[in-house]
Amino acid sequence: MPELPEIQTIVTGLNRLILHKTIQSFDWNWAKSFPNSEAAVHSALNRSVTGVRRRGKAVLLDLDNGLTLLVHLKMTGQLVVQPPDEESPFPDRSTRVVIRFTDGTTLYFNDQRKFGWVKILTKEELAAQPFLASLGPEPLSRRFTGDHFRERLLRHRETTVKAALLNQTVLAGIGNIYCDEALFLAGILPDRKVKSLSDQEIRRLHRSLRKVLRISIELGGSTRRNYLSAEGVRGHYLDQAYVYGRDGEPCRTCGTLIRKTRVAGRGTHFCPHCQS
DNA sequence: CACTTGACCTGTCCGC
DNA sequence: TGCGGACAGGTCAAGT
Repeated sequence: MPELPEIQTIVTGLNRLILHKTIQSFDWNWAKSFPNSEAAVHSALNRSVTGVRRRGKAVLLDLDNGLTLLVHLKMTGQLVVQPPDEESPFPDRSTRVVIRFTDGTTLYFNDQRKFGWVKILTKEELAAQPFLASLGPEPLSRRFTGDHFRERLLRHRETTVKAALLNQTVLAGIGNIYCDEALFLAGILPDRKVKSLSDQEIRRLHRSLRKVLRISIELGGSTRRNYLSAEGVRGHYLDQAYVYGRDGEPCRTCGTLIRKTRVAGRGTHFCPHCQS
């Protein structure tokens, strides 16, 4: 799923639906989706959720004894909540982990492709997760200024701007969809080398990244196939996307047909007229 | 260092 | 209708 706007939408929903609820049980049917020792599982039982956070594309559920459930949804993960006594389409064939709360609420971790996982970690283990420790800045934070972005980006002068934006150590939370969308808004071709970008283009890209992410959060994120919010609702960003998933369709700005190529090993969408 | 490829998995879609 | 191949929101390891 799930890039920054989708994860943010899930976190907002989880804070509404499972805050302060107490974990009664864990069930799982695929070990790699839930790589935790019996002792770790035991230490999380009967603990309550004190807060749900996002860092990059990761979801963090903090418990009242200092443990954290770290969740990564990778390509097809979902975190969906079934409130007590409500109908729900879950569990389904893709359900890997089921977390029941004492009030009857159920949280399902579904993941068609089984790339994602739910890890129970102590504070020390959490801090030692290499993936989290090396994450770049949050693009929507106050600290993420144009100068800050420029400095981080220029550490990768020899690579393509697409590869740099997908690199989670440059900035956190951008994936294939919002990368292509922000590059369109900034008028920059995805295969440009970072070192070829002018200061003005970098400033435009900085503004475009933040704009695209904010618009998507307002629209509940993007549902290509699997993504659902914690409430089980699809996102609608792709209904109005500039280029992602629109190859062969006319550019909304100039009418030129959107093209799809491969850059940095990923399907890449762009307008050959608006981007240069 | 930086790029590409393959691996991890399942499901869908497209062409023959 | 069936079958093979390509491809899909992400990351990591290994090779060049």
